[in-house]
Amino acid sequence: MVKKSAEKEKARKPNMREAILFAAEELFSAKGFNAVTVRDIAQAAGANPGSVTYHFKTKDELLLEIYRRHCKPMNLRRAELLAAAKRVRDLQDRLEAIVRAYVLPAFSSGSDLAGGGARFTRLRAIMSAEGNEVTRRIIAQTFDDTSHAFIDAVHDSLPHIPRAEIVWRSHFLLGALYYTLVTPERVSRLSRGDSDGADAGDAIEQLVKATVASLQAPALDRATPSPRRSAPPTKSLAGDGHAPK
Amino acid sequence: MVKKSAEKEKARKPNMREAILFAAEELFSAKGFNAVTVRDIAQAAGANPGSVTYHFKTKDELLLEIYRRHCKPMNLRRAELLAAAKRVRDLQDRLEAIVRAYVLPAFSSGSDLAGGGARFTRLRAIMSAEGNEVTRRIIAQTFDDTSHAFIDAVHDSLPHIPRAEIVWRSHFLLGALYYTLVTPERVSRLSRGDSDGADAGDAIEQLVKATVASLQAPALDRATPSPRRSAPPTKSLAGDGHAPK
DNA sequence: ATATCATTTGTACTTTTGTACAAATGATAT
DNA sequence: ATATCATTTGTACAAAAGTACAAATGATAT
Repeated sequence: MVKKSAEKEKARKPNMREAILFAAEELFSAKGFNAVTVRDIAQAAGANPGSVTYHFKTKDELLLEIYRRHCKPMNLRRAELLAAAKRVRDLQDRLEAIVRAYVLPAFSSGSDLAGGGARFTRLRAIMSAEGNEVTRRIIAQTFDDTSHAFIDAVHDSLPHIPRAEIVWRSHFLLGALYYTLVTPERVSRLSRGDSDGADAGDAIEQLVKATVASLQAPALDRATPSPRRSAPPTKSLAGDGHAPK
Repeated sequence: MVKKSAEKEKARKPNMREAILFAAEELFSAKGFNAVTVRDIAQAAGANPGSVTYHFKTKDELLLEIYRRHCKPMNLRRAELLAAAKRVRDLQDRLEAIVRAYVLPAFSSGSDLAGGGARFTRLRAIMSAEGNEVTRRIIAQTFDDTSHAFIDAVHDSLPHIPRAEIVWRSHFLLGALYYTLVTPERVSRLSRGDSDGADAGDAIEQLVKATVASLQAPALDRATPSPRRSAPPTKSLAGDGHAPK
């Protein structure tokens, strides 16, 4: 092994494989999977359609590779932030930190290219909307652990809310997050220019604030007829048994 | 007179145009626009592909026709409910009624077939995610008025919150609504069976509750026009970069 | 019944799609 | 240089797409 040859190898070519991955991610996250052709991707990457087949046998495999690229780093980042958030003493601050730990990596994963986190999250949003069969499995497999960790952390901060309600509200958070990344211009339009929906900083702050408030809302709790009763909610709802499917 | 035979014939082939519309709506709202072929639609409707071309010149036109079907009734329903909500005296109740007026028609429009409202809303969610050019215009044209009316009504109930922030939170509501209709099974999965994400009644109640709470959250507070500061101490983590007011 | 109209059917045409594959190209090691 | 390997290119092909259109069918009015 010669060092120089290794260095040369790095600078040797602009790495077409990466260019294709990047172009595919951009196109998929903008137009969905079915609306983008292999030829579109090749052209955007400055490559030949045959090169796409060479590096990633099929279009499905290309999509999967994009997911493999992003899932682990994003979840790692979330786990780090969540661990830090759990150590926050003040309960209110802790809840906000937990939510932020969930939201922040979705907008910008540190390791990747500029805007990589937001782009990948938008991709997930679109794939989830399209009901893409290829990604549904990997999404559930990769992100459910993270989601459970997040939900449990919130539940620890708000033990009086049944876990199922926290699930609902976390679900709403993810939906809001997705929609903001998919249609930011709607915010700009409806606010008549007072807000920029594409401003990630603003979006994060607004999302965190709104989500913390929604999480803190009293439980729905249909079992109790009187709203002024401050009795603890029924424990049976938050059972820890796992239901077989 | 051959009324009898005519009736029998009609009962056998009850308006193919409607059947095609229904099949198309179902398929589009399940798999998106690009993943569904004209042949898929024809087969689901028990029709010949040529019949689709006959009734709706193109695939785009078919999609547009679906929108024309639903937009007006749904917005009418929303306007009715909103007008009624505005007359509620109690401020807290009024806010909840307003949110409910926005959410309810999205789950079930009264005039249509069973589940028609939810199906059409899911369709809008997917089209919005796919960035469908055909529907983008009609969506903005048809729903922006309703959205503005809703936002203004909320703003009247919460005058101390800047309108732009209400826009953000309404946007989150719509995102949460969309996502719940698109991926209800995720709620069931993460709640380990304690909740059924596909239960429209539960979804509505959870969504209304969470949204009311998020709307009532104190303003994020950049250069705010309202000098009132009786809210709990706000976090200064949020870096306020710009004030375009 | 016959004529007239609306609808349905069958088929075919033109593009576009994903993917395969042989040849061309370029780099590295010997 | 020559051989070996990885990559890129060009092309082709079978399948699937949207849509057009003539013929067949069915219903209604006269």
